[in-house]
Amino acid sequence: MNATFKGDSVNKVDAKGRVSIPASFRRVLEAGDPSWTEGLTPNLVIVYGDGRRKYLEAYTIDAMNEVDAKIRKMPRGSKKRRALQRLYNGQAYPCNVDETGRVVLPPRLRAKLKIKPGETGDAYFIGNGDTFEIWNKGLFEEEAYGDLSADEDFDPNADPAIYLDGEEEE
Amino acid sequence: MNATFKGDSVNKVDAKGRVSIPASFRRVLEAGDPSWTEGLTPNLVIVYGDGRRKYLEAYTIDAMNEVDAKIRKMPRGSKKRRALQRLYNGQAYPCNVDETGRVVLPPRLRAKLKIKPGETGDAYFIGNGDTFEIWNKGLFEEEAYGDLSADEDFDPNADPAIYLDGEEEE
DNA sequence: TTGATTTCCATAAATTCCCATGGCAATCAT
DNA sequence: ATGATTGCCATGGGAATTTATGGAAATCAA
Repeated sequence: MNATFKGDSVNKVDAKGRVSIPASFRRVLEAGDPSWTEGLTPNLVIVYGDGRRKYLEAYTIDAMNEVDAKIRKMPRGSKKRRALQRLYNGQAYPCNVDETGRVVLPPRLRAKLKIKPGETGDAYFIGNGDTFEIWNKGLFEEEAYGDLSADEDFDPNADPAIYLDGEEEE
Repeated sequence: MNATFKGDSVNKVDAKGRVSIPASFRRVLEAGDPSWTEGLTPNLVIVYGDGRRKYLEAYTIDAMNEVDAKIRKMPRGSKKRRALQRLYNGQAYPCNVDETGRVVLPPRLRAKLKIKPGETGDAYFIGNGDTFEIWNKGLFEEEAYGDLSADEDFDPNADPAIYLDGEEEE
């Protein structure tokens, strides 16, 4: 098992689209980049997807290679394979952390965070195992609570820990 | 079965967020960290959660791995799984006890203990089986009595031992 | 050439590292 | 036994780094 992304934090996106990657996440990116070595800055891939996806998802190089390997095992030309390729190959932005620990998000990606070109905003970073997500801060909060409310068997106001030992699936 | 956290104590949080982990808890953390060996300092994960959670919960590496394993068994993309991942991956702080037996709590975690940045305070540690909790001292006292009273089927004034042989859970 | 994108430099605040101290408890030698 | 000794525990302080963030200058692209 690899090092994983844990923890969350809010960082500013400036008018040029620059945003600091939380320092602890940088360590994981470094560990997950085969070409990285002390003194260099790590590479990563940020998947932005289409309109349905409301957040950015960042992959280490290793994690993205795993995804690619899975895709290659699928039947060439199948609908599923095509959809996955579009998402992970087409709607993904490979980049590199700069010397000061930042990446620049092109307008396309900033739009996901609801940040207009030339303006500044807050990005909410949250670790999620072998990837991390970047959200518009307010939107994340809505998704986490409000949005889910009227669900069968899921209480958005409960402490999620109660589901740990419940029925194995929903 | 593993060694468990037993006992409680109050330690000071200094202006930098440093706080000593009770020595007996450190022994348990060491035992529960597969990568630990004599001479090293143990790792742990402190789950802080969102606003609903009023205390910090510290896990040994082993205990956290068990949690992760349970989560992985749940259907990918289910709401429960996402909620659990958010809690245990996102709202959790992996750290390491330092040479002097302390950890430093980032502002985010200090806030749970009602300690403002740059100020000092008291942290109440209490063992809880395979995890231990860290509370704001005063808040723990309130919760320990007040909170529970509203539950039928539970008498806050009774000796809890009477529940030992009752139904296994509620 | 004009707006956009990189590079490079700057800085305040937060965090880490290293060293220091008082107290209590277990050990020991007379 | 008893005062001295050793050792771990909780806690404190300062210096050295690292972070997150801002802005100016240099480079690019159409």
